[in-house]
Amino acid sequence: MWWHQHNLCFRHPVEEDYSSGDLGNKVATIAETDESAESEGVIDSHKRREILSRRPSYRKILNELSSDVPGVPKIEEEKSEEERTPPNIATMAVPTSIYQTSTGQYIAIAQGGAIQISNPGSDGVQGLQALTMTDSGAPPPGATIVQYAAQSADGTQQFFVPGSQVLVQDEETELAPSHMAAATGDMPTYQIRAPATALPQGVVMAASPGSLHSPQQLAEEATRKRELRLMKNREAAKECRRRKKEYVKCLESRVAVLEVQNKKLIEELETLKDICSPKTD
DNA sequence: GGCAAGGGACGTCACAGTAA
DNA sequence: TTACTGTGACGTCCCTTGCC
Repeated sequence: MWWHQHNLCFRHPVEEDYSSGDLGNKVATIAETDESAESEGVIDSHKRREILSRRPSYRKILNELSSDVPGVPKIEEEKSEEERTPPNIATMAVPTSIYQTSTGQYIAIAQGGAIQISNPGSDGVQGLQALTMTDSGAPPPGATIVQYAAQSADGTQQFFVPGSQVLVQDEETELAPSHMAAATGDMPTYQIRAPATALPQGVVMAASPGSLHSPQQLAEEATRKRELRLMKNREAAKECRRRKKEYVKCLESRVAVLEVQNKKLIEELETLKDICSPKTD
């Protein structure tokens, strides 16, 4: 996913390049839905959904399965951290969001407010170094020194990233175009700004809900909510697919185990038959 | 090399289930 | 009741493979 504004792009590095086809895709989907609302195809589709959507989740199925069969592993509630994080930052604060600037720097926002910034390594986020927004004292050895201004003149919190950019935590939602804003609910707003400029140049990564009165603000809020919902659903779909794959793998391994078990039982049966049956020469 | 088929992965929508 | 979550369905993109 890329968010463009001026010369700045953020990208979640673990994601594929979400091509511009998404918009066309969306339009096509909506168009088709509208066009064929009365068609029989939709009715069939609805019937199918009625049947299929009543299935419990993969997590539930597999966990029930695993409670019956000790050998079947449970699907964890959360992904293991190794899956979530690049290998070279395993010993540091675990980032929940990783973004990449157009200059190749990585910015990871971890749980608890820790921000990690890295210069581009040979692969992924190698060389990531931690900046923690806490009062915990000295930074860890080898950490990139990032200047932090708790409150600047324009009422924002700023992180001066070595290079030429500033990571800004804003107090109010900025006027970024809605399609560029990745709204994340109550999360604080972060922007990348050129340090000398007064106007925000970066991408609003999250918008904080304020008092909304005008229709424009309401529209922006609706857009923000929609963006948030889409983003969450995107992540949910990824997680769902991951669980589905895991579920299928578990079923396959269970099939393998049961086949071996079946084979053993057949052999045992044959042995018992040989023992019990009278030999006729 | 060009092309079509197949498959994997993705984003989005719709909707049922669940938690608050 | 409402907001949120999980998942099937669908359309699209991209890559691989086999055929010509």
